Amino acid sequence: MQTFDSKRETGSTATVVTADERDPEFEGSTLEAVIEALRRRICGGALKPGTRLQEVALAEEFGVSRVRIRDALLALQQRGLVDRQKNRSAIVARLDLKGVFEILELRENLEGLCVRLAVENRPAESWQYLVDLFQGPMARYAEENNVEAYLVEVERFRADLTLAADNSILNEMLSMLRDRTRNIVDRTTMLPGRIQQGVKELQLVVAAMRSGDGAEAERLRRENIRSQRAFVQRYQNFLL
Amino acid sequence: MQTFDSKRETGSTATVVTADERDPEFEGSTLEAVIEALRRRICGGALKPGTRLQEVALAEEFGVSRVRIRDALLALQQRGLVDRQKNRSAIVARLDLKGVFEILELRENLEGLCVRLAVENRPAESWQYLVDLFQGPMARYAEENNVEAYLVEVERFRADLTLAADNSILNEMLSMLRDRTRNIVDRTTMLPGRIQQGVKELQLVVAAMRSGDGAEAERLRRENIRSQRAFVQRYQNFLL
DNA sequence: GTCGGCAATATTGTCAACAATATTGTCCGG
DNA sequence: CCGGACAATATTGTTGACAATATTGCCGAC
Repeated sequence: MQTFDSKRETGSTATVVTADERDPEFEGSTLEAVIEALRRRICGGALKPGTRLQEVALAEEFGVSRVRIRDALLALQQRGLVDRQKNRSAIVARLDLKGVFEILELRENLEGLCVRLAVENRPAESWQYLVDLFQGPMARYAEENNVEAYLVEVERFRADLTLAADNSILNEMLSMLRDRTRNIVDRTTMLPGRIQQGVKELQLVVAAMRSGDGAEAERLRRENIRSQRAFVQRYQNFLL
Repeated sequence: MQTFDSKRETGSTATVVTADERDPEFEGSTLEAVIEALRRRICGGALKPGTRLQEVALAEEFGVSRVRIRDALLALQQRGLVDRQKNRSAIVARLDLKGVFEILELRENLEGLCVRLAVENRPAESWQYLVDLFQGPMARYAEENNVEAYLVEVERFRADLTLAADNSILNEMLSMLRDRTRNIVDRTTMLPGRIQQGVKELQLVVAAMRSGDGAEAERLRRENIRSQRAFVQRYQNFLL
């Protein structure tokens, strides 16, 4: 059983802000820090799609000026995480089913490319730790349905791949795509049987990596994403 | 403490800007319009990489406030077209050879995906006009080395494909990637033999599209991009 | 003459007040 | 009781002035 850490539920209206609610951590923070903080909240599910993001409330909460919040919201809009209209509060972007499939279609390609590039850039032996990881701890997590630990390791797995792929723009795009579907994909992992199948598929991927077969690793990774998509399709009512 | 004399020209702000260099076209334009205008200038080569983009100068030129320029520059930074550092002027982003290859690697995948999705979404007969285009006018442009007309048509070809692919996020990403390499890729077309080879390759692509073979069209389009990359590699000293 | 420091200038970053607009609440007639 | 017009409030958009910082030009020591 897994519980996402239930942060303070700001709910719909946190208009009246007393000094207690100010988060001193971001006092006078840089723009990037604010962007990153908001990004985390949105991707982590603390701010649900449709939530109004009011500039003054956020400004007081973060202890920064309103313009900085405005800039952050603009950046997040470019990133696709929030929607903005003139003279209306920004809201956390909603993602319909078509959007999810569009992103998964892209991720199928790009995650595949990512793993192939990683294999091409590193000696095959260097992937042994992933074989061990997926046959040891990860298999155990799957048995125990330990979704949280599984997700943490998968995240590191992906981070290692993007690092090895050594393509900053691919990196950036994958980061964006993952952000926009993180909620849904993470919940997919909790579906019955998904985590076990996921581990099985990724075991094949890392095996191909270990043997230095980039093309095969790419094919298997794409298959892995397609399998994810099948789960989303099947359980769409539950996920959205 | 300064006195506010009550000038309430709400409709028309009587700014004391010399009218010489102002471009009245953008007077009071929306943020998106400013972003688009700057984007065009950068992609079109009017603003070369490394050019300083000073906020006040741009603000006066476009006849908009400085904050709007700031917002536009922030958006273009997210898009990868400009670089910004704290307390320094934004500059048009420089792209090194590695960056070009990174982008071409991505484009190889995504343009391929794009053409495959387009084929899957439309009846094969609907592509007849492309067969005609590439065997008629485009072949002529190649013979005459009419690079300009060729580029215009290729641009429309790409626009049609992205429209048919019907994946807004893919659209957005391809648009971004094309923007960042437009200068270099356009110049590639002028290299000896490139335009003829390009037409030949694209003739094969549209033939596959016309026969409804999405997978083959994808493969051929990827080959086409790889061929572009080979030209860039070969003539890198001239191009950069 | 050249280099390093120092003042002068130019440019971006920040802030608070104000304007424009949307949202909410209220009142009245049906 | 309901709906629509209208006022009150809340929220975003814009402006200009000011502060912080980088760049440039200058001067003197060596």
